[in-house]
Amino acid sequence: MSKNFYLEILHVDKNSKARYGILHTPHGDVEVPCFMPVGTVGSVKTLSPEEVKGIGSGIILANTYHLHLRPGEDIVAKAGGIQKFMNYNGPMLTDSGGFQVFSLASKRDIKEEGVTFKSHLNGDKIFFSPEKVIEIEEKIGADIIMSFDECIPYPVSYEYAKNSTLRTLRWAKRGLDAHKREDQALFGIVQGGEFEDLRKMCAEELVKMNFDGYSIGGTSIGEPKDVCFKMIDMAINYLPFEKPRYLMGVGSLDYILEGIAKGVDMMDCVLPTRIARHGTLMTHNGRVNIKNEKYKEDFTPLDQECDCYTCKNFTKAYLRHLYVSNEAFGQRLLSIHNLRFLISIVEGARNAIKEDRFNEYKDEILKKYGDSRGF
RNA sequence: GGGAGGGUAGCGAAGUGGCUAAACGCGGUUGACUGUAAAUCAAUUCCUUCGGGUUCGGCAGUUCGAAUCUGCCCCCUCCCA
Repeated sequence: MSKNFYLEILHVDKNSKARYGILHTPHGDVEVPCFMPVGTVGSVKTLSPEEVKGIGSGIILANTYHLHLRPGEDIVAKAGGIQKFMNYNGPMLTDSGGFQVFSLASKRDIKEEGVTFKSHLNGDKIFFSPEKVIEIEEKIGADIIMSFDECIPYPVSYEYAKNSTLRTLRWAKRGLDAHKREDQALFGIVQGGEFEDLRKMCAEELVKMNFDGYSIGGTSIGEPKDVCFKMIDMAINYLPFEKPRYLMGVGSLDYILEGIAKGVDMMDCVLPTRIARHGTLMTHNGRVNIKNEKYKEDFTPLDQECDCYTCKNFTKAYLRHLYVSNEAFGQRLLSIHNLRFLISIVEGARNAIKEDRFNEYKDEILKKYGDSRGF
């Protein structure tokens, strides 16, 4: 159990389960609920640490599988840990590689002992056991580290979900036993697919093990929205009030706000940065594809209501030009905007919780932006 | 003046009698993306009132059938004088 890590819950919304608080970590405090940008290989793609911080993000992610492959955890450790390595002086979290068990399904083999991956870079055989993952994460040195799990695909049979979830629980225990560093918080991950009894069982068993925080996994991997929302409930109902709750892989407005309403404290997603690089922006006027011809001579800002560097300084015509010309600067400006947009919405959510008007805030935002086009 | 090669959709470039409205690449347009194998992927790109119409430098032929074969003409590139 980490000594420098705890969640201070300062207010619970009177009309929902949304809560506002401060997550204390060895690398600083973070207001929650929060959205965490993803920096898989030790970089939020295209952005500098200063830019990421300037956008208002509290925690950023890195990935155990990817850093293990390149440059290798020993290099990161020699550099003095991930924060020093990438010159990011703030809280960080490493995902365990459990998502890669899902996303690299064609390149891995799951056994009780662990997972054998065929490196997506050069085909090397990589073996990840729960203990090995913790060892790597301790060398990487993030403030929050995740247990090794299997992110269960959707849909899957009850039998598959049950076997996988029980194994993930055994892995969680093995990881917990292997975890030595006291300055790192270790989170357990609730799996169970779409099955209520499995989610409940998984959550309860993890809670018995007493992790520093709990995350809800196996979400936003292609399942219908209502299924995802149910999965959140199925898990969160059995999680302790005082520990942080992290909803994994969620990055569109409707999912983020629903998660917050259900009492989630942390969320992460590649969506804002990835779609920005691909030319799609989240704005106060809805979804924008900046490559569209109609913006060719549009000399207005991307989003009049946005306070980001991009919107304060550049026009849609210029952003389109940069995108179409495949300029790195364009990807950076668009990433800055999407992250700032999402984080500002979450800031608004925190303020609304403090004033007991979260439901109104959520409805207002969803009515305005969360239409069928979604984010 | 002599010799050689070549003109195919916005561009480059395959195709050398029917399976060809014509491969492929680029460019253009549109869409997708949710714990990052993602500066990626997908669709579409002659016209159309969706029945069809008009194409492979031009014209005239051969043939049941031509981008593909023949004749003449126009244009481009290179070499020699």
